[in-house]
Amino acid sequence: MFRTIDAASLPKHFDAAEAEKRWDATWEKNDVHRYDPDRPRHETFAVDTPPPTVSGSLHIGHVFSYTHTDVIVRYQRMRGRNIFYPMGWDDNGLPTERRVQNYFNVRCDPHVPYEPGLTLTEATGKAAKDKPRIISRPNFIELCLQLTAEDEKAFTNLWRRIGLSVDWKEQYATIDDHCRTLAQLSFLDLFEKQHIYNHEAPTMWDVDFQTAVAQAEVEDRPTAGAFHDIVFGVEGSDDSLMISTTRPELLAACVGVTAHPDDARYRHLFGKRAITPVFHVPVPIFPSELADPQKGTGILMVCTFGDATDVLWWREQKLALRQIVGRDGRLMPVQFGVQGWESLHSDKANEAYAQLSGKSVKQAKAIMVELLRMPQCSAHGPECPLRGEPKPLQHAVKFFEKGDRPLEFVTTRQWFVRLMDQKEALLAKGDEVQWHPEFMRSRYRNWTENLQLDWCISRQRYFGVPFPVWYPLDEQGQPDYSKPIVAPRERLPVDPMSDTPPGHDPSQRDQPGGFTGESDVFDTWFTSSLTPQIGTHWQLAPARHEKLFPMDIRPQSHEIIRTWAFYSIAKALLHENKVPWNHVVISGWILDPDRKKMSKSKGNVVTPMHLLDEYTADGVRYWAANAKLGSDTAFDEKVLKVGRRLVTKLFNAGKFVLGQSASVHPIQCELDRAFVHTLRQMCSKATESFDAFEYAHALMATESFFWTHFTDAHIELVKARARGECSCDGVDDEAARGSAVASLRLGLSVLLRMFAPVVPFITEEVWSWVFAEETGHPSIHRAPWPTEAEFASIAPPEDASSFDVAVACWTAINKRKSEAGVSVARPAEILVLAAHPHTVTVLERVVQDVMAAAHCKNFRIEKDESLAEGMFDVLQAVFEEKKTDPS
RNA sequence: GGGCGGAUAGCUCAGUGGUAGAGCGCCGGCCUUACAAGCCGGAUGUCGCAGGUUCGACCCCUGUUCCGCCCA
Repeated sequence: MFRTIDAASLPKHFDAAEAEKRWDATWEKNDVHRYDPDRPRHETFAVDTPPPTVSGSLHIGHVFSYTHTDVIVRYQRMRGRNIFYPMGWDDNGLPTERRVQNYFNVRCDPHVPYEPGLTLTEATGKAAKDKPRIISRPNFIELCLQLTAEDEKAFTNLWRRIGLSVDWKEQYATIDDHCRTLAQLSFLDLFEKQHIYNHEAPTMWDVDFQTAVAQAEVEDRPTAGAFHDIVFGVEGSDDSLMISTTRPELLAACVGVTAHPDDARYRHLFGKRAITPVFHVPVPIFPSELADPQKGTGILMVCTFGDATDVLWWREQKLALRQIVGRDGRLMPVQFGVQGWESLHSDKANEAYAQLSGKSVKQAKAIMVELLRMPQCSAHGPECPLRGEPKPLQHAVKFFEKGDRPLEFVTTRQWFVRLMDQKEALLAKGDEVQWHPEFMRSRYRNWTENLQLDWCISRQRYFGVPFPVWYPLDEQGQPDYSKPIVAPRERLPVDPMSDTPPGHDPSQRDQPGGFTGESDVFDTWFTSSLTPQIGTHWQLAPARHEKLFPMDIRPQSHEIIRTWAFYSIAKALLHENKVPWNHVVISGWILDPDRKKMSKSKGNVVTPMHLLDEYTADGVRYWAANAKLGSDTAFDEKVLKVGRRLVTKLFNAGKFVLGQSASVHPIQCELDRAFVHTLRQMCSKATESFDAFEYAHALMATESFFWTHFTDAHIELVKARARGECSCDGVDDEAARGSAVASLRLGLSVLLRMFAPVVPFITEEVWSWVFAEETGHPSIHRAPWPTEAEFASIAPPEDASSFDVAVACWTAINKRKSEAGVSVARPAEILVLAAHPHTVTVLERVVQDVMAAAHCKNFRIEKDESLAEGMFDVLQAVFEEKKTDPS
């Protein structure tokens, strides 16, 4: 006999919340998701899980993309792969700093000493308004760790609730010792390979965060500005020229004037010197292809520094450096008349500049416009230098993506990773990776081709991974940046602000002839770009690294292709000349019903927990798995409802199928064989989809089959035979019954497994009733994915269309019943059908099942060549009177 | 300005060079010993627009409009 369950002993409704809790605990206890470090690389499937920013808010978009990964992972696990699926927490960086500063009301100063045992609590009420407490970087980091540990719990709860099949023993946080070690090792390796350098140069600078930023963190924002037409003099002549600028406040930083070489209006000026108004500084006039004759007056001033082009001209033309914007975004004090600040009238220049010094860029602009309206500021003739009124315009201005004020170019010492000489190699590595969907590859190419700058990796922040670097101090106490003292590998992770470099004594810190620590920290991407290496323990555990690298998949969203994907590819290239992973799988975004991106700032965020309560974890996962990779999806609760309905249906179908008892027989009746045949085709198609990361297609195929072929058709068609109330030709009744039950069980077993990656809880639940013991696979999630081999022993049907013909016949009868307004259970006294002769032949092999399902014992089928094959016509139907309840 | 994606039923989305699909919603019917959280049946479309290739185009090509994203 088949092993069965007592369906009556099961609850009427599936208690999803209880089951979710129970299975999560069981999976963890039984190591179902554990990585086995002893299995070889080719049996392994390694996932470079995105570490979520823990200080960010949780929303349904997290569930969406992480479910995509989990569905892929669960499928691979069932294919027998040894899954490496860690979870990381990104706690490094600005969002956490801001949260910690506000929560505890503290500020970090890397130069104050560490206070051991310092404990703080949340600053509330008055304490929140007090002056912030100044603490050391190690203390600040401790607070960051304390707070992020709390934040991680919220994420862990969510991940476990939605059943991510993560190996929870493989966890990391981007600020922990392991990640700091890896990031510093990465620095040492790149430094040794000479891919890293530090130099003092104009760098994009956020004046509020007071840190350098990299190209990847910069965004253009359309901003209102105005062209100011300003007249300059020309040295040694009565000539003049009128430049157009949107940044008159930088006039004191003007170091040149340029126009297009073909511009006839200005050609005669090249080689001469212009005289700036207000400050009366002579500056060279030179031609440049980059000057746009259509823009403004076609001739413009070059300042140190208004924008990236200024930096270019400054380098190419070896112009003077006159930095006036300070790190805080205010104009620094400068003195005209000294070397480098020559002026024809330094007293006038200094008098004017005195009004600007200490002012913000915005304030300085207003003051400068007033100065330019004064005739006495002119460098040419009696009129004021500003001609006409400023002409308003909209233009793109560069901002730090997290910043509020435009970026300035400020000359500072920064560390860089050399990338500009790696473009070709970066493109080649990008091409080695398979992108899903494929078109996302062009995002990567596009970015890489347009790369303008080496990667600035130093940040003037605190909660980050420190540079493992000190500088020797000369006898005057000045650091020699060209001879950095790099930490020895075995001492990592180090904090150069508290640790002492080899060969030195702590007392030499910041003393002439001693050393000083580098106070900068790495760009967070410098660490995040190592997530594959962090997981594989690169340089720390070579055998492990060998077994996991390159990883199989990198799941991520598309807006960080230029950062996370790009930098990861760069790191793997520079460290090992490899790709970090073979596939990148890109999830789309969740949009609100108005098709706007969900974001905290828009206030349209949907949080996940109440949805999990209402629609079950499986239901929410179903919704996520419905979306193809790469496509943005509008949030829609209707799909969640469908997911929940599927869970219920699986529960009920399982209850029914596993409640059918029969003696064990092979699948041999025509209808059963035909059913298995269609199942087999669907399974092979869905498997192909899964292999191509097209889980949504696979799900659709499985779901549609489950609903239309399995529960609505096959179960109904063989129900009677499964109860021993119907036979099939050429087989004895017990065998016919056994065949029916066997086909139902095979169908259920295969479909459960095919659904398991998407709806892991309900499938595990139903699997546990019978199949777990029967198959010897206690968890469905480690049971084998159904393959051809499983169907091989079952004879193919006599006719491939038997199943469809049976369904068509049954449907035709149901339709007539529906038209007559009678229940599908109502028996027919008379039933005459017509069909094509071939269809009649096909039907004959399955007709007993069909008529049993239709409750039609008395029927006749006529052959009609005029009907299309597979079609049925009901010529006559008389249904029995409704039975009335005798009571 | 350059690149990429999307536009299909009221909604959310599949789709293929050969008669337009699903689910939800809508309409009608049905208690049928797995499931009324269900079942049976039905209606619903200038496949963004305009050209072209083809015997045949929602699909391929060209142009175009709108939406979104990335980059300058």
